[in-house]
Amino acid sequence: MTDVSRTAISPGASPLFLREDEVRRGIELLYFGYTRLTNAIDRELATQGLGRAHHRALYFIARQPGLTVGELLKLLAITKQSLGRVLKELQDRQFILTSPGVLDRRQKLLRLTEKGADLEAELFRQLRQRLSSAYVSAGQESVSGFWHVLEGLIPESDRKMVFDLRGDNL
Amino acid sequence: MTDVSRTAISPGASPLFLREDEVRRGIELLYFGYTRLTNAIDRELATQGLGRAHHRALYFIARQPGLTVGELLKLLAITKQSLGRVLKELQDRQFILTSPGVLDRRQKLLRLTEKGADLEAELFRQLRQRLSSAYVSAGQESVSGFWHVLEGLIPESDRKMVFDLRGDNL
DNA sequence: CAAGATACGTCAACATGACTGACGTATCTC
DNA sequence: GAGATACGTCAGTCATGTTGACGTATCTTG
Repeated sequence: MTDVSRTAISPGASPLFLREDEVRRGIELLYFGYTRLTNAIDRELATQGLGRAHHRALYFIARQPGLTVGELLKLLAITKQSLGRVLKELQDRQFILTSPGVLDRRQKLLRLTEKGADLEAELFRQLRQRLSSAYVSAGQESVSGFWHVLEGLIPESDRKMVFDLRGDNL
Repeated sequence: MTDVSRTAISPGASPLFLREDEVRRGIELLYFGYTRLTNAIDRELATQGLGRAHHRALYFIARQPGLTVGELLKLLAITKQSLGRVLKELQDRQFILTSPGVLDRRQKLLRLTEKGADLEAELFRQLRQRLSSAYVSAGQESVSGFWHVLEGLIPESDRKMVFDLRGDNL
């Protein structure tokens, strides 16, 4: 199996010829890389009595201030009941605040309070430390490869949503 | 801000100079890439009445037949009580079988049954489809970048464990 | 060989974060 | 004015993790 499949991974080759080993390596690195990165902020979250679900909401609200509940639901791909609980807790504890939509008053626009922004910034700082050090040790060329492969893992139908997060508030 | 920070990402530069935007892009792609990849097998798992936890166990047992319970615990980084429930279900439903350790009879060696191997192969096939197509569309150079960055996300103390998964049964 | 460490199992209670299903209200659109 | 939409909420359930305590078989070491 070795020779044929080893050469078959070049761009354009049929996916069917990819070596099992290379795929397993990707699965494992993705699993460990992702879990270890998220582990980095668990302690900080725990001291605030919050969980990962709260962080995800906080993160996207920080990323797109004025986000609606519906938009956040699409990003998180969970039910409104699940999200409702998380948002209620974040609001009760004054990490976020809401305002009625301007164009459509049925909508609820989500923003971070100063307290929420402080927390998100601290969590982001810790994620940045980890990710920056991985970027630096791998080099810029590796970073763009990293991005390209991950983009390819996102189904076509979701890509616009993900790409739209970028660049509109930085 | 653009020029200085854009050049500061080269290997060896201080992580402090990384642009926030590049870090957020990595966080988001990692989140969406990872969740969408795992989504790929949820339907198949559901038809078997199994969850993600079962798949993770199945995966590592397939990867390293004869793995001990203790080794699997380290890989999964969960408590023995949590793992115990998962392994019991997998064993009851004849996806795995166990044998006493050869050198140390306190250990329990884990293997897939034929039924378990069939299921793991089918799940792997679906993951491979997704990952292969991402690899192919990104190109081989991107794939090694992808690997390098992810390796950098894994703490030094865990790296040996992850690397040791490779190459000993393929 | 006895004492202690180790590998594994198990009982019980609980937390988190997801789910389904049903129903309510305000607001927008046609 | 009728229907669709955005959001909220009550209630019950499930999957997967946690802590703490305790039991047994087996290995290791003084």
